[in-house]
Amino acid sequence: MKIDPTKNADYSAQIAKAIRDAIIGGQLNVNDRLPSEAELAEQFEVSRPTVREALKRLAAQSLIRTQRGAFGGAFINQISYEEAHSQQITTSTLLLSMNDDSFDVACEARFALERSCAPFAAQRRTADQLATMRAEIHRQTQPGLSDEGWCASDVTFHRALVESAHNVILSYQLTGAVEAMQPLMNMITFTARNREKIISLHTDIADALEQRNQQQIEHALLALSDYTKNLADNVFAAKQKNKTDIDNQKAQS
Amino acid sequence: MKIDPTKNADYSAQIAKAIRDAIIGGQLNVNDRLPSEAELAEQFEVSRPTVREALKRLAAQSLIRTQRGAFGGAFINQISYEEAHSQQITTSTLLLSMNDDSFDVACEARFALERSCAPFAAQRRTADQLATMRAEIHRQTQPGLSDEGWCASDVTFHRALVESAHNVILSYQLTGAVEAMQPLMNMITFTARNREKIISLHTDIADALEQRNQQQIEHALLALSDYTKNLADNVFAAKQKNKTDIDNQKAQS
DNA sequence: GCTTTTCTAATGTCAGACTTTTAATTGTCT
DNA sequence: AGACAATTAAAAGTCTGACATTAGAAAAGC
Repeated sequence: MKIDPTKNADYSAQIAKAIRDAIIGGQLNVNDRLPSEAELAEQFEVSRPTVREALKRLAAQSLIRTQRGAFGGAFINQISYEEAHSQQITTSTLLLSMNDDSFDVACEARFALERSCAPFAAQRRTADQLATMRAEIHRQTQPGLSDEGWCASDVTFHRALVESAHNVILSYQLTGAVEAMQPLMNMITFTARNREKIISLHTDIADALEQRNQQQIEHALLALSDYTKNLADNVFAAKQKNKTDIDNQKAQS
Repeated sequence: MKIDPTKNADYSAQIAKAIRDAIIGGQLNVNDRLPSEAELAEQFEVSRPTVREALKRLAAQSLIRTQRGAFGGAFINQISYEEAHSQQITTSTLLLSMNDDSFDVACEARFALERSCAPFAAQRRTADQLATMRAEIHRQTQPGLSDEGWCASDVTFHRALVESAHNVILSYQLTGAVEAMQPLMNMITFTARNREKIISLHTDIADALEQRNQQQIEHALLALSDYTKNLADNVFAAKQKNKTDIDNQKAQS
Protein backbone atom coordinates (compact mmCIF):
# COMPACT_ATOMS: atom_id res chain seq x y z
CA MET A 1 0.00 0.00 0.00
CA LYS A 2 0.97 3.63 0.44
CA ILE A 3 1.87 4.08 -3.19
CA ASP A 4 -0.36 6.51 -4.96
CA PRO A 5 0.07 6.80 -8.72
CA THR A 6 -0.44 10.46 -9.47
CA LYS A 7 -3.63 10.04 -11.43
CA ASN A 8 -5.65 12.95 -12.57
CA ALA A 9 -8.10 13.54 -9.81
CA ASP A 10 -8.72 14.17 -6.18
CA TYR A 11 -5.88 13.04 -3.96
CA SER A 12 -8.11 12.68 -0.93
CA ALA A 13 -10.34 10.19 -2.72
CA GLN A 14 -7.32 8.21 -3.91
CA ILE A 15 -5.79 8.10 -0.46
CA ALA A 16 -9.08 7.05 1.08
CA LYS A 17 -9.35 4.28 -1.48
CA ALA A 18 -5.81 3.07 -0.83
CA ILE A 19 -6.45 2.81 2.90
CA ARG A 20 -9.89 1.30 2.40
CA ASP A 21 -8.43 -1.39 0.16
CA ALA A 22 -5.77 -2.11 2.74
CA ILE A 23 -8.46 -2.61 5.36
CA ILE A 24 -10.64 -4.81 3.21
CA GLY A 25 -7.61 -6.71 1.97
CA GLY A 26 -6.54 -7.46 5.50
CA GLN A 27 -3.24 -5.57 5.56
CA LEU A 28 -4.71 -3.47 8.34
CA ASN A 29 -6.52 -5.16 11.17
CA VAL A 30 -9.07 -4.08 13.71
CA ASN A 31 -7.66 -1.64 16.27
CA ASP A 32 -4.47 -1.12 14.31
CA ARG A 33 -3.35 2.48 14.46
CA LEU A 34 -2.74 4.38 11.27
CA PRO A 35 0.31 6.68 11.11
CA SER A 36 -0.38 10.19 12.31
CA GLU A 37 -1.79 12.69 9.87
CA ALA A 38 1.59 14.37 9.53
CA GLU A 39 3.27 11.04 8.75
CA LEU A 40 0.61 10.08 6.23
CA ALA A 41 1.00 13.47 4.59
CA GLU A 42 4.69 12.82 4.22
CA GLN A 43 4.20 9.29 2.91
CA PHE A 44 1.64 10.27 0.31
CA GLU A 45 3.45 13.53 -0.44
CA VAL A 46 0.44 15.73 0.14
CA SER A 47 -0.51 18.26 2.77
CA ARG A 48 -2.18 17.49 6.05
CA PRO A 49 -5.62 18.94 5.12
CA THR A 50 -5.69 16.59 2.15
CA VAL A 51 -4.94 13.62 4.37
CA ARG A 52 -7.60 14.79 6.77
CA GLU A 53 -10.21 14.87 4.04
CA ALA A 54 -9.32 11.30 3.17
CA LEU A 55 -9.63 10.24 6.80
CA LYS A 56 -13.02 11.95 7.12
CA ARG A 57 -14.25 9.93 4.18
CA LEU A 58 -13.24 6.75 5.95
CA ALA A 59 -14.75 7.96 9.20
CA ALA A 60 -18.05 8.56 7.41
CA GLN A 61 -18.12 4.88 6.52
CA SER A 62 -17.22 3.91 10.09
CA LEU A 63 -14.03 2.33 8.80
CA ILE A 64 -11.90 4.28 11.25
CA ARG A 65 -12.39 6.15 14.48
CA THR A 66 -10.14 8.95 15.67
CA GLN A 67 -8.94 9.84 19.09
CA ARG A 68 -7.37 13.09 20.12
CA GLY A 69 -4.50 13.63 22.47
CA ALA A 70 -1.08 12.06 22.83
CA PHE A 71 -0.99 8.46 21.60
CA GLY A 72 -4.24 9.16 19.86
CA GLY A 73 -4.72 8.93 16.13
CA ALA A 74 -6.85 7.02 13.68
CA PHE A 75 -7.69 3.42 14.46
CA ILE A 76 -9.29 0.75 12.33
CA ASN A 77 -12.80 0.45 13.62
CA GLN A 78 -14.60 -2.79 14.23
CA ILE A 79 -17.89 -2.21 12.48
CA SER A 80 -20.74 -3.05 14.81
CA TYR A 81 -24.10 -4.31 13.69
CA GLU A 82 -25.62 -1.15 15.08
CA GLU A 83 -23.55 1.09 12.85
CA ALA A 84 -24.12 -1.14 9.87
CA HIS A 85 -27.86 -1.06 10.58
CA SER A 86 -28.07 2.69 10.68
CA GLN A 87 -26.02 3.02 7.52
CA GLN A 88 -28.26 0.55 5.79
CA ILE A 89 -31.39 2.36 6.86
CA THR A 90 -30.04 5.66 5.55
CA THR A 91 -29.07 4.16 2.22
CA SER A 92 -32.29 2.20 1.83
CA THR A 93 -34.46 5.17 2.70
CA LEU A 94 -32.72 7.41 0.19
CA LEU A 95 -32.71 4.72 -2.46
CA LEU A 96 -36.44 4.30 -2.09
CA SER A 97 -37.27 7.98 -1.94
CA MET A 98 -35.03 8.96 -4.84
CA ASN A 99 -35.73 6.17 -7.28
CA ASP A 100 -39.35 5.92 -8.18
CA ASP A 101 -39.60 2.18 -8.32
CA SER A 102 -43.12 1.03 -8.43
CA PHE A 103 -44.65 0.46 -5.08
CA ASP A 104 -45.36 -3.13 -6.09
CA VAL A 105 -41.67 -3.91 -6.47
CA ALA A 106 -40.84 -2.54 -3.05
CA CYS A 107 -43.77 -4.24 -1.43
CA GLU A 108 -42.98 -7.57 -3.03
CA ALA A 109 -39.34 -7.37 -1.94
CA ARG A 110 -40.22 -6.36 1.56
CA PHE A 111 -42.54 -9.29 2.21
CA ALA A 112 -40.33 -11.78 0.38
CA LEU A 113 -37.50 -10.85 2.70
CA GLU A 114 -39.65 -11.12 5.76
CA ARG A 115 -40.85 -14.50 4.56
CA SER A 116 -37.28 -15.75 4.66
CA CYS A 117 -37.44 -15.49 8.45
CA ALA A 118 -40.48 -17.70 8.71
CA PRO A 119 -38.86 -21.12 9.07
CA PHE A 120 -36.52 -19.97 11.83
CA ALA A 121 -39.08 -17.79 13.55
CA ALA A 122 -41.42 -20.78 13.73
CA GLN A 123 -38.71 -22.88 15.35
CA ARG A 124 -37.13 -20.37 17.66
CA ARG A 125 -39.57 -17.66 18.65
CA THR A 126 -39.59 -17.00 22.35
CA ALA A 127 -42.62 -16.32 24.52
CA ASP A 128 -41.20 -12.84 25.00
CA GLN A 129 -41.21 -12.00 21.33
CA LEU A 130 -44.70 -13.36 20.91
CA ALA A 131 -45.81 -11.22 23.83
CA THR A 132 -44.29 -8.14 22.19
CA MET A 133 -46.26 -8.81 19.06
CA ARG A 134 -49.48 -9.37 20.96
CA ALA A 135 -48.89 -6.17 22.88
CA GLU A 136 -48.40 -4.21 19.67
CA ILE A 137 -51.56 -5.70 18.21
CA HIS A 138 -53.37 -4.55 21.32
CA ARG A 139 -51.91 -1.08 20.98
CA GLN A 140 -53.13 -1.02 17.41
CA THR A 141 -56.70 -1.63 18.53
CA GLN A 142 -56.72 1.58 20.59
CA PRO A 143 -58.95 4.06 18.77
CA GLY A 144 -56.95 7.09 19.91
CA LEU A 145 -53.72 5.90 18.29
CA SER A 146 -52.19 8.52 15.99
CA ASP A 147 -50.87 7.68 12.54
CA GLU A 148 -47.31 8.09 13.80
CA GLY A 149 -48.07 5.82 16.72
CA TRP A 150 -49.57 3.25 14.40
CA CYS A 151 -46.52 3.32 12.16
CA ALA A 152 -44.13 2.92 15.09
CA SER A 153 -46.17 0.05 16.43
CA ASP A 154 -46.21 -1.57 13.02
CA VAL A 155 -42.43 -1.38 12.83
CA THR A 156 -42.05 -2.81 16.32
CA PHE A 157 -44.38 -5.67 15.44
CA HIS A 158 -42.46 -6.64 12.33
CA ARG A 159 -39.13 -6.12 14.06
CA ALA A 160 -40.17 -8.62 16.72
CA LEU A 161 -41.07 -11.10 14.01
CA VAL A 162 -37.67 -10.69 12.38
CA GLU A 163 -35.84 -10.92 15.69
CA SER A 164 -37.65 -14.11 16.54
CA ALA A 165 -35.63 -15.84 13.82
CA HIS A 166 -32.63 -15.37 16.13
CA ASN A 167 -30.13 -14.79 13.38
CA VAL A 168 -28.18 -11.54 13.68
CA ILE A 169 -27.15 -11.48 10.06
CA LEU A 170 -30.68 -11.98 8.88
CA SER A 171 -31.77 -9.20 11.23
CA TYR A 172 -29.14 -6.92 9.77
CA GLN A 173 -30.16 -7.61 6.22
CA LEU A 174 -33.81 -7.15 7.01
CA THR A 175 -33.34 -3.89 8.82
CA GLY A 176 -33.41 -2.03 5.54
CA ALA A 177 -36.64 -3.67 4.56
CA VAL A 178 -38.51 -3.18 7.80
CA GLU A 179 -37.22 0.16 9.01
CA ALA A 180 -37.03 1.92 5.68
CA MET A 181 -39.84 0.44 3.64
CA GLN A 182 -42.46 0.02 6.31
CA PRO A 183 -42.73 3.74 7.14
CA LEU A 184 -42.77 4.55 3.45
CA MET A 185 -45.60 2.12 2.88
CA ASN A 186 -47.52 3.46 5.80
CA MET A 187 -47.12 6.96 4.44
CA ILE A 188 -48.51 5.96 1.10
CA THR A 189 -51.38 3.83 2.27
CA PHE A 190 -52.48 5.51 5.47
CA THR A 191 -55.31 7.36 3.78
CA ALA A 192 -56.89 4.20 2.47
CA ARG A 193 -56.08 1.51 4.95
CA ASN A 194 -58.50 -0.24 7.18
CA ARG A 195 -56.92 -0.71 10.59
CA GLU A 196 -59.20 -3.58 11.53
CA LYS A 197 -58.24 -5.55 8.47
CA ILE A 198 -54.54 -5.11 9.18
CA ILE A 199 -55.00 -5.98 12.84
CA SER A 200 -56.71 -9.18 11.80
CA LEU A 201 -53.81 -10.04 9.50
CA HIS A 202 -51.33 -9.26 12.26
CA THR A 203 -53.29 -11.55 14.54
CA ASP A 204 -53.07 -14.30 11.95
CA ILE A 205 -49.31 -13.93 11.91
CA ALA A 206 -49.06 -14.01 15.69
CA ASP A 207 -51.32 -17.04 15.88
CA ALA A 208 -49.26 -18.89 13.32
CA LEU A 209 -46.10 -18.02 15.18
CA GLU A 210 -47.58 -19.19 18.44
CA GLN A 211 -48.37 -22.54 16.85
CA ARG A 212 -44.92 -22.61 15.27
CA ASN A 213 -46.52 -23.20 11.90
CA GLN A 214 -44.10 -22.01 9.23
CA GLN A 215 -46.43 -22.38 6.30
CA GLN A 216 -49.17 -20.48 8.03
CA ILE A 217 -46.76 -17.63 8.79
CA GLU A 218 -45.77 -17.47 5.17
CA HIS A 219 -49.40 -17.59 4.12
CA ALA A 220 -50.36 -14.76 6.46
CA LEU A 221 -47.45 -12.63 5.26
CA LEU A 222 -48.54 -13.19 1.70
CA ALA A 223 -52.04 -12.07 2.59
CA LEU A 224 -50.66 -8.92 4.19
CA SER A 225 -48.53 -8.29 1.14
CA ASP A 226 -51.49 -8.69 -1.19
CA TYR A 227 -53.64 -6.42 0.91
CA THR A 228 -50.96 -3.73 0.97
CA LYS A 229 -50.45 -3.93 -2.79
CA ASN A 230 -54.18 -3.67 -3.33
CA LEU A 231 -54.39 -0.68 -1.06
CA ALA A 232 -51.62 1.06 -2.94
CA ASP A 233 -53.24 0.36 -6.28
CA ASN A 234 -56.41 2.05 -5.04
CA VAL A 235 -54.49 5.05 -3.76
CA PHE A 236 -52.67 5.46 -7.04
CA ALA A 237 -55.85 5.00 -9.05
CA ALA A 238 -57.54 7.71 -6.98
CA LYS A 239 -54.61 10.04 -7.52
CA GLN A 240 -54.68 9.37 -11.23
CA LYS A 241 -58.41 10.08 -11.41
CA ASN A 242 -57.94 13.28 -9.46
CA LYS A 243 -55.22 14.38 -11.84
CA THR A 244 -57.36 13.59 -14.89
CA ASP A 245 -60.25 15.58 -13.43
CA ILE A 246 -58.03 18.61 -12.96
CA ASP A 247 -56.68 18.28 -16.48
CA ASN A 248 -60.23 18.15 -17.82
CA GLN A 249 -61.15 21.26 -15.90
CA LYS A 250 -58.14 23.05 -17.34
CA ALA A 251 -59.06 21.95 -20.84
CA GLN A 252 -62.54 23.38 -20.39
CA SER A 253 -61.41 26.79 -19.21
CA MET B 1 -31.52 23.80 8.78
CA LYS B 2 -28.17 25.56 8.90
CA ILE B 3 -28.29 26.08 12.63
CA ASP B 4 -25.56 24.35 14.46
CA PRO B 5 -25.72 24.47 18.25
CA THR B 6 -22.14 24.86 19.37
CA LYS B 7 -21.87 21.51 21.04
CA ASN B 8 -18.61 20.22 22.32
CA ALA B 9 -17.23 18.20 19.48
CA ASP B 10 -16.25 18.00 15.89
CA TYR B 11 -17.83 20.71 13.79
CA SER B 12 -17.33 18.81 10.54
CA ALA B 13 -19.35 15.86 11.83
CA GLN B 14 -22.10 18.17 13.04
CA ILE B 15 -22.26 20.02 9.75
CA ALA B 16 -22.32 16.77 7.81
CA LYS B 17 -25.16 15.56 10.01
CA ALA B 18 -27.13 18.78 9.53
CA ILE B 19 -26.89 18.52 5.77
CA ARG B 20 -27.55 14.79 5.78
CA ASP B 21 -30.69 15.31 7.84
CA ALA B 22 -31.83 18.00 5.44
CA ILE B 23 -31.42 15.58 2.54
CA ILE B 24 -33.19 12.72 4.24
CA GLY B 25 -35.87 15.05 5.52
CA GLY B 26 -36.55 16.31 2.05
CA GLN B 27 -35.53 19.96 2.51
CA LEU B 28 -32.90 19.35 -0.14
CA ASN B 29 -33.83 17.53 -3.32
CA VAL B 30 -31.93 15.62 -5.93
CA ASN B 31 -29.70 17.88 -8.06
CA ASP B 32 -30.16 20.85 -5.77
CA ARG B 33 -26.96 22.79 -5.41
CA LEU B 34 -25.54 23.47 -2.00
CA PRO B 35 -24.09 26.92 -1.32
CA SER B 36 -20.40 27.21 -2.18
CA GLU B 37 -17.86 26.16 0.40
CA ALA B 38 -17.11 29.77 1.24
CA GLU B 39 -20.80 30.52 1.79
CA LEU B 40 -21.30 27.43 3.91
CA ALA B 41 -18.27 28.41 5.96
CA GLU B 42 -19.85 31.79 6.58
CA GLN B 43 -23.27 30.34 7.41
CA PHE B 44 -21.95 27.80 9.88
CA GLU B 45 -19.33 30.23 11.16
CA VAL B 46 -16.42 27.88 10.62
CA SER B 47 -13.49 27.86 8.25
CA ARG B 48 -13.51 26.47 4.76
CA PRO B 49 -11.35 23.40 5.52
CA THR B 50 -13.86 22.40 8.17
CA VAL B 51 -16.71 22.71 5.69
CA ARG B 52 -14.71 20.69 3.21
CA GLU B 53 -14.23 17.87 5.69
CA ALA B 54 -17.96 17.80 6.21
CA LEU B 55 -18.58 17.66 2.47
CA LYS B 56 -16.08 14.83 2.04
CA ARG B 57 -17.98 12.84 4.61
CA LEU B 58 -21.14 13.26 2.58
CA ALA B 59 -19.33 12.46 -0.63
CA ALA B 60 -18.09 9.22 0.90
CA GLN B 61 -21.70 8.18 1.36
CA SER B 62 -22.55 9.24 -2.20
CA LEU B 63 -24.97 11.80 -0.82
CA ILE B 64 -23.38 14.60 -2.82
CA ARG B 65 -21.19 14.95 -5.85
CA THR B 66 -18.93 17.93 -6.49
CA GLN B 67 -18.06 19.74 -9.65
CA ARG B 68 -15.22 22.16 -10.15
CA GLY B 69 -15.21 25.33 -12.12
CA ALA B 70 -17.60 28.21 -12.49
CA PHE B 71 -21.19 27.30 -11.63
CA GLY B 72 -19.82 24.16 -10.06
CA GLY B 73 -20.27 23.22 -6.44
CA ALA B 74 -21.78 20.41 -4.43
CA PHE B 75 -24.98 18.84 -5.70
CA ILE B 76 -27.34 16.41 -4.05
CA ASN B 77 -26.67 13.10 -5.66
CA GLN B 78 -29.30 10.65 -6.77
CA ILE B 79 -28.08 7.42 -5.25
CA SER B 80 -27.96 4.72 -7.88
CA TYR B 81 -28.44 1.05 -7.22
CA GLU B 82 -24.90 0.48 -8.39
CA GLU B 83 -23.45 2.76 -5.74
CA ALA B 84 -25.72 1.35 -3.09
CA HIS B 85 -24.66 -2.16 -4.11
CA SER B 86 -20.98 -1.48 -3.80
CA GLN B 87 -21.44 0.23 -0.45
CA GLN B 88 -23.44 -2.71 0.79
CA ILE B 89 -20.82 -5.19 -0.35
CA THR B 90 -18.09 -3.26 1.45
CA THR B 91 -20.07 -3.07 4.65
CA SER B 92 -21.20 -6.68 4.53
CA THR B 93 -17.72 -7.97 3.81
CA LEU B 94 -16.22 -6.05 6.71
CA LEU B 95 -19.05 -6.98 9.01
CA LEU B 96 -18.50 -10.65 8.27
CA SER B 97 -14.73 -10.56 8.48
CA MET B 98 -14.60 -8.50 11.66
CA ASN B 99 -17.34 -10.12 13.68
CA ASP B 100 -16.75 -13.76 14.26
CA ASP B 101 -20.31 -14.92 13.97
CA SER B 102 -20.55 -18.61 13.62
CA PHE B 103 -20.41 -19.84 10.11
CA ASP B 104 -23.77 -21.51 10.60
CA VAL B 105 -25.50 -18.21 11.22
CA ALA B 106 -24.07 -16.66 8.08
CA CYS B 107 -24.83 -19.71 6.01
CA GLU B 108 -28.37 -19.92 7.26
CA ALA B 109 -28.99 -16.25 6.54
CA ARG B 110 -27.47 -16.44 3.12
CA PHE B 111 -29.65 -19.29 1.92
CA ALA B 112 -32.76 -17.98 3.62
CA LEU B 113 -32.37 -14.74 1.71
CA GLU B 114 -31.80 -16.52 -1.55
CA ARG B 115 -34.86 -18.62 -0.87
CA SER B 116 -36.95 -15.46 -0.79
CA CYS B 117 -36.31 -15.10 -4.51
CA ALA B 118 -37.65 -18.54 -5.32
CA PRO B 119 -41.33 -17.75 -5.95
CA PHE B 120 -40.53 -14.88 -8.32
CA ALA B 121 -37.63 -16.64 -9.99
CA ALA B 122 -39.90 -19.58 -10.75
CA GLN B 123 -42.43 -17.27 -12.34
CA ARG B 124 -40.20 -14.87 -14.18
CA ARG B 125 -36.87 -16.46 -15.04
CA THR B 126 -35.89 -15.87 -18.64
CA ALA B 127 -34.24 -18.35 -20.99
CA ASP B 128 -31.21 -16.11 -20.90
CA GLN B 129 -30.76 -16.35 -17.16
CA LEU B 130 -31.24 -20.09 -17.25
CA ALA B 131 -28.62 -20.30 -19.98
CA THR B 132 -26.19 -18.31 -17.84
CA MET B 133 -26.65 -20.73 -14.99
CA ARG B 134 -26.18 -23.75 -17.24
CA ALA B 135 -23.06 -22.19 -18.70
CA GLU B 136 -21.61 -21.63 -15.24
CA ILE B 137 -22.40 -25.19 -14.27
CA HIS B 138 -20.53 -26.30 -17.36
CA ARG B 139 -17.59 -24.12 -16.47
CA GLN B 140 -17.56 -25.70 -13.04
CA THR B 141 -17.15 -29.16 -14.56
CA GLN B 142 -13.84 -28.17 -16.19
CA PRO B 143 -11.07 -29.96 -14.29
CA GLY B 144 -8.55 -27.16 -14.87
CA LEU B 145 -10.66 -24.53 -13.13
CA SER B 146 -8.75 -22.71 -10.38
CA ASP B 147 -10.22 -22.05 -6.96
CA GLU B 148 -10.60 -18.37 -7.82
CA GLY B 149 -12.31 -19.30 -11.05
CA TRP B 150 -14.65 -21.61 -9.20
CA CYS B 151 -15.56 -18.93 -6.71
CA ALA B 152 -16.25 -16.38 -9.45
CA SER B 153 -18.38 -18.88 -11.31
CA ASP B 154 -20.25 -19.69 -8.15
CA VAL B 155 -21.04 -16.02 -7.58
CA THR B 156 -22.19 -15.59 -11.18
CA PHE B 157 -24.44 -18.62 -10.86
CA HIS B 158 -26.16 -17.36 -7.74
CA ARG B 159 -26.32 -13.82 -9.09
CA ALA B 160 -28.21 -15.10 -12.10
CA LEU B 161 -30.63 -16.89 -9.82
CA VAL B 162 -31.25 -13.70 -7.85
CA GLU B 163 -31.61 -11.60 -10.98
CA SER B 164 -34.16 -14.01 -12.37
CA ALA B 165 -36.59 -12.81 -9.71
CA HIS B 166 -36.68 -9.53 -11.64
CA ASN B 167 -37.00 -7.31 -8.62
CA VAL B 168 -34.34 -4.62 -8.36
CA ILE B 169 -34.88 -4.04 -4.67
CA LEU B 170 -34.57 -7.71 -3.89
CA SER B 171 -31.41 -7.81 -5.98
CA TYR B 172 -30.01 -4.89 -4.03
CA GLN B 173 -30.77 -6.46 -0.69
CA LEU B 174 -29.32 -9.79 -1.76
CA THR B 175 -26.14 -8.33 -3.13
CA GLY B 176 -24.61 -8.34 0.32
CA ALA B 177 -25.48 -11.95 0.83
CA VAL B 178 -24.26 -13.27 -2.49
CA GLU B 179 -21.24 -11.11 -3.19
CA ALA B 180 -19.89 -10.89 0.33
CA MET B 181 -20.83 -14.18 1.93
CA GLN B 182 -20.31 -16.50 -1.00
CA PRO B 183 -16.58 -15.78 -1.38
CA LEU B 184 -16.14 -16.05 2.36
CA MET B 185 -17.83 -19.43 2.37
CA ASN B 186 -15.76 -20.63 -0.52
CA MET B 187 -12.63 -19.57 1.30
CA ILE B 188 -13.57 -21.56 4.34
CA THR B 189 -14.81 -24.67 2.66
CA PHE B 190 -12.60 -24.98 -0.39
CA THR B 191 -10.28 -27.49 1.24
CA ALA B 192 -13.06 -29.92 1.98
CA ARG B 193 -15.63 -29.46 -0.71
CA ASN B 194 -16.47 -31.93 -3.36
CA ARG B 195 -16.99 -30.11 -6.63
CA GLU B 196 -19.08 -32.86 -8.13
CA LYS B 197 -21.52 -32.77 -5.26
CA ILE B 198 -21.97 -29.02 -5.56
CA ILE B 199 -22.34 -29.23 -9.33
CA SER B 200 -25.09 -31.77 -8.84
CA LEU B 201 -26.86 -29.46 -6.41
CA HIS B 202 -26.46 -26.54 -8.81
CA THR B 203 -27.95 -28.71 -11.52
CA ASP B 204 -30.92 -29.45 -9.29
CA ILE B 205 -31.51 -25.74 -8.86
CA ALA B 206 -31.27 -25.07 -12.57
CA ASP B 207 -33.62 -27.96 -13.34
CA ALA B 208 -36.16 -26.71 -10.85
CA LEU B 209 -35.93 -23.23 -12.30
CA GLU B 210 -36.36 -24.56 -15.80
CA GLN B 211 -39.55 -26.31 -14.70
CA ARG B 212 -40.64 -23.19 -12.83
CA ASN B 213 -41.12 -25.27 -9.72
CA GLN B 214 -40.85 -22.98 -6.70
CA GLN B 215 -40.90 -25.69 -4.07
CA GLN B 216 -38.22 -27.66 -5.82
CA ILE B 217 -36.01 -24.56 -6.00
CA GLU B 218 -36.45 -24.00 -2.30
CA HIS B 219 -35.75 -27.65 -1.62
CA ALA B 220 -32.57 -27.62 -3.68
CA LEU B 221 -31.36 -24.46 -1.97
CA LEU B 222 -31.98 -26.07 1.38
CA ALA B 223 -29.93 -29.07 0.32
CA LEU B 224 -27.09 -26.80 -0.75
CA SER B 225 -27.32 -24.96 2.55
CA ASP B 226 -27.18 -28.18 4.52
CA TYR B 227 -24.25 -29.46 2.51
CA THR B 228 -22.33 -26.24 3.04
CA LYS B 229 -23.01 -26.25 6.76
CA ASN B 230 -21.88 -29.84 6.99
CA LEU B 231 -18.74 -29.06 5.10
CA ALA B 232 -17.93 -26.20 7.42
CA ASP B 233 -18.54 -28.34 10.48
CA ASN B 234 -16.01 -30.86 9.17
CA VAL B 235 -13.47 -28.15 8.43
CA PHE B 236 -13.83 -26.69 11.90
CA ALA B 237 -13.68 -30.12 13.52
CA ALA B 238 -10.49 -30.88 11.62
CA LYS B 239 -8.99 -27.59 12.70
CA GLN B 240 -9.94 -28.29 16.28
CA LYS B 241 -8.40 -31.75 16.16
CA ASN B 242 -5.25 -30.35 14.63
CA LYS B 243 -5.00 -27.81 17.39
CA THR B 244 -5.55 -30.44 20.05
CA ASP B 245 -2.84 -32.64 18.55
CA ILE B 246 -0.38 -29.77 18.64
CA ASP B 247 -1.29 -29.01 22.22
CA ASN B 248 -0.73 -32.66 23.13
CA GLN B 249 2.67 -32.67 21.46
CA LYS B 250 3.61 -29.57 23.38
CA ALA B 251 2.48 -31.17 26.61
CA GLN B 252 4.67 -34.21 25.93
CA SER B 253 7.85 -32.28 25.21
C1' DG C 1 2.59 4.06 47.10
C1' DC C 2 -0.64 7.35 45.72
C1' DT C 3 -1.99 11.78 43.92
C1' DT C 4 -1.01 15.87 41.43
C1' DT C 5 1.35 18.38 38.04
C1' DT C 6 3.72 18.91 33.86
C1' DC C 7 4.96 17.39 29.35
C1' DT C 8 4.01 16.13 24.76
C1' DA C 9 2.17 14.09 20.71
C1' DA C 10 -1.68 13.96 18.47
C1' DT C 11 -6.15 15.71 16.45
C1' DG C 12 -9.19 19.89 15.63
C1' DT C 13 -9.45 24.42 13.82
C1' DC C 14 -8.26 28.59 11.53
C1' DA C 15 -6.61 32.24 7.96
C1' DG C 16 -4.95 33.25 3.71
C1' DA C 17 -2.85 32.27 -0.40
C1' DC C 18 -2.26 29.89 -4.79
C1' DT C 19 -3.61 26.45 -8.65
C1' DT C 20 -6.75 24.31 -11.66
C1' DT C 21 -10.97 23.62 -13.82
C1' DT C 22 -14.94 25.00 -16.32
C1' DA C 23 -18.75 27.49 -18.01
C1' DA C 24 -20.39 31.89 -19.43
C1' DT C 25 -19.30 36.05 -21.66
C1' DT C 26 -17.20 38.91 -24.72
C1' DG C 27 -14.68 39.86 -28.82
C1' DT C 28 -13.18 39.07 -33.45
C1' DC C 29 -13.17 37.34 -37.95
C1' DT C 30 -15.41 35.49 -41.94
C1' DA D 1 -25.37 36.97 -38.59
C1' DG D 2 -22.99 33.09 -37.18
C1' DA D 3 -18.89 30.52 -35.88
C1' DC D 4 -14.80 30.36 -33.53
C1' DA D 5 -11.32 32.21 -30.23
C1' DA D 6 -9.88 34.80 -26.14
C1' DT D 7 -11.16 36.52 -21.69
C1' DT D 8 -13.13 36.34 -17.30
C1' DA D 9 -14.86 34.81 -13.02
C1' DA D 10 -16.53 31.46 -9.80
C1' DA D 11 -15.71 27.55 -7.64
C1' DA D 12 -13.32 23.39 -6.01
C1' DG D 13 -8.68 21.53 -4.95
C1' DT D 14 -4.37 22.21 -2.64
C1' DC D 15 -0.73 24.11 0.28
C1' DT D 16 1.65 26.51 4.25
C1' DG D 17 1.95 27.63 8.76
C1' DA D 18 0.00 28.61 12.81
C1' DC D 19 -2.72 28.05 17.14
C1' DA D 20 -6.16 25.49 20.30
C1' DT D 21 -7.54 21.47 22.60
C1' DT D 22 -7.18 17.00 24.33
C1' DA D 23 -5.57 13.06 26.78
C1' DG D 24 -2.19 9.74 27.85
C1' DA D 25 2.51 9.29 29.91
C1' DA D 26 6.03 10.58 32.71
C1' DA D 27 7.81 13.19 36.43
C1' DA D 28 7.30 15.53 40.76
C1' DG D 29 5.54 15.96 45.26
C1' DC D 30 3.37 14.17 49.39
